[in-house]
Amino acid sequence: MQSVQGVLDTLARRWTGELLMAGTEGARRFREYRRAVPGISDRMLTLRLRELETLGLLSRTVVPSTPVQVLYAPTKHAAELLEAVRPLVRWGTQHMAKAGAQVVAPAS
Amino acid sequence: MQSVQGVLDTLARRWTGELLMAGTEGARRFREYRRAVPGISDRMLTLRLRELETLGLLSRTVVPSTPVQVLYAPTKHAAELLEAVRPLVRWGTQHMAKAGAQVVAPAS
DNA sequence: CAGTATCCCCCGAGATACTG
DNA sequence: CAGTATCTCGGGGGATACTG
Repeated sequence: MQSVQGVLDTLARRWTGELLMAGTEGARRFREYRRAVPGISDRMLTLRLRELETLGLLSRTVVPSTPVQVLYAPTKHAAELLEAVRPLVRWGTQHMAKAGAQVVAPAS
Repeated sequence: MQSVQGVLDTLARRWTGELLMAGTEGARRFREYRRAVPGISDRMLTLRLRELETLGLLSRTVVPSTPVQVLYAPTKHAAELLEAVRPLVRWGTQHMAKAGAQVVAPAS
């Protein structure tokens, strides 16, 4: 169980899950992630993207155009992680709602 | 993804995973959990056990002997949750170590 | 045995302003 | 556009002492 604590800590932190999803759903640039995740601040976005990069879940590529572009892309690891999380998502969907777990209110 | 945030938040909090494991590994009474999870304080143990009970992951039974006994038992939900976490554990075992994720140092 | 009750501290995250 | 730099606040969790 200790071996997942790191993943868990990371995934559970605010914004991380949403960012990962945003990535798989087509977000690539900084502002695309920001648009995809309503409410996140530039600071948190930067922090999370860096963390995900460090964990090997996102790749970061700087395109030296003017203005500069930075492209983020989910790695294979991220895809595998998302797969690994699936059963947990199913479990959550089936059991947590009725247990009174607070589901984050949709923005819209 | 929002549907798992609750699970994730819970599982990621300190002690929770270890307590769940302790339960499946035979811990039943308050002090058995305390022994099984080195370093946890009475306060945190109480808090976590209550949370897990609220989430429907542990049942709590008071046996009115002298002194009183309180028995905790993982529910079916907990067993299902543990199953659902498996793939994630595998993913973590395979990928996190080398990513520099801090694995909690084993007590012994 | 199985908890409560306090007090305290640190860190995660928000707000705001600024920059190459 | 894609970030940094500060400041602040709240609450999660530790330490310690006490109790039915």
